[in-house]
Amino acid sequence: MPLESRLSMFSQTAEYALRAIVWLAENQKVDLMHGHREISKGTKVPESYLSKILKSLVEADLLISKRGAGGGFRISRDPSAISLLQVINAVDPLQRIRTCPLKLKAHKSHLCPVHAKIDETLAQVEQTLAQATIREVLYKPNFPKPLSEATDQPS
Amino acid sequence: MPLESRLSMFSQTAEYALRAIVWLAENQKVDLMHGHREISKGTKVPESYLSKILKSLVEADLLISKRGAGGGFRISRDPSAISLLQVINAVDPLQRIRTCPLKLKAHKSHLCPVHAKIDETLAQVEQTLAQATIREVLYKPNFPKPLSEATDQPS
DNA sequence: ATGATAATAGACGATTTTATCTATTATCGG
DNA sequence: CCGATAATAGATAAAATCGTCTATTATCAT
Repeated sequence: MPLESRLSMFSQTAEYALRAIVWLAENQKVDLMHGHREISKGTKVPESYLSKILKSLVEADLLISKRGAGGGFRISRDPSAISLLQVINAVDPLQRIRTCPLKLKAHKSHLCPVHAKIDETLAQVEQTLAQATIREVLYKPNFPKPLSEATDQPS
Repeated sequence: MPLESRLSMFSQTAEYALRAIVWLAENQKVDLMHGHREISKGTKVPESYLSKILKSLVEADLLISKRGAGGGFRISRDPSAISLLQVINAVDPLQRIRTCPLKLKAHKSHLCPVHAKIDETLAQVEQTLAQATIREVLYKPNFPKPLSEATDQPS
């Protein structure tokens, strides 16, 4: 029996960040900003925790924020110019294995086969996520609408 | 700036389990069992935590254990018949996304593109790790010896 | 049988990740 | 300028993961 288990290999924080970006991409309107409360409702991400995540996304230049009345958040550029990897890296960077986890000196320049294999897997993930854009994961015919109860099933 | 970061996408526990299995595969001798203390020394996994991990591996039938004097652990079958995925799943199962994380009813049968993409990535990882065997990550010419300070560099 | 050895089981503690709450700073409308 | 709004910053709390410790049970050698 496993000791315990995580939701997936990706952190909860990364999942939340993706939802927020996708929601903003789906709901963008010119010159309109969205408050964190509104985004929280649309994504089911806890309100206060979302604030911190949005801040990270602003710091990574994926979002623009503005304070005060009429302020809020909006996506900083076209969804086709943002990759899933960028979003994940903004909040919880995907860590490649660069040095031997056991700190063995002999493995400094060259990982042993165990860690090389694991890192190869990480590299695959990195590449897949770098190639996938937010644009791609928005609304698609015959898929459920992202983050929404509305369906779009083939008839 | 990220809030915090994990070592990699894989848990510390999974890394420890792999080290333990690999060490046992490298050091197996007929009818000789290895104590958790010895394995801990060879893998730099904390002694008491290792005990729990070894127990999980026994429960998954990847290791055989025997109590008492002369007892210890040994690998249950040939390293070519154990995949990295089996080891990881024994301690910290790789979770695919089967149902909508937001619990949206409309996404029950069909994940939305966001979660479909993430799950596609998880599926890739699952396949890569299922195809990689412990045998493959043992000693290889021109690689450092797993878990050891000894090198084997090309001359 | 008895003592030594070593895995098993489970309580407990520390650290990291996730989440909440309060105070502060910036921006807008009047 | 003044009050309302909303992001920013940071302290605090809750939960999960990682790690330690002690007691128990099984096995071997004498």
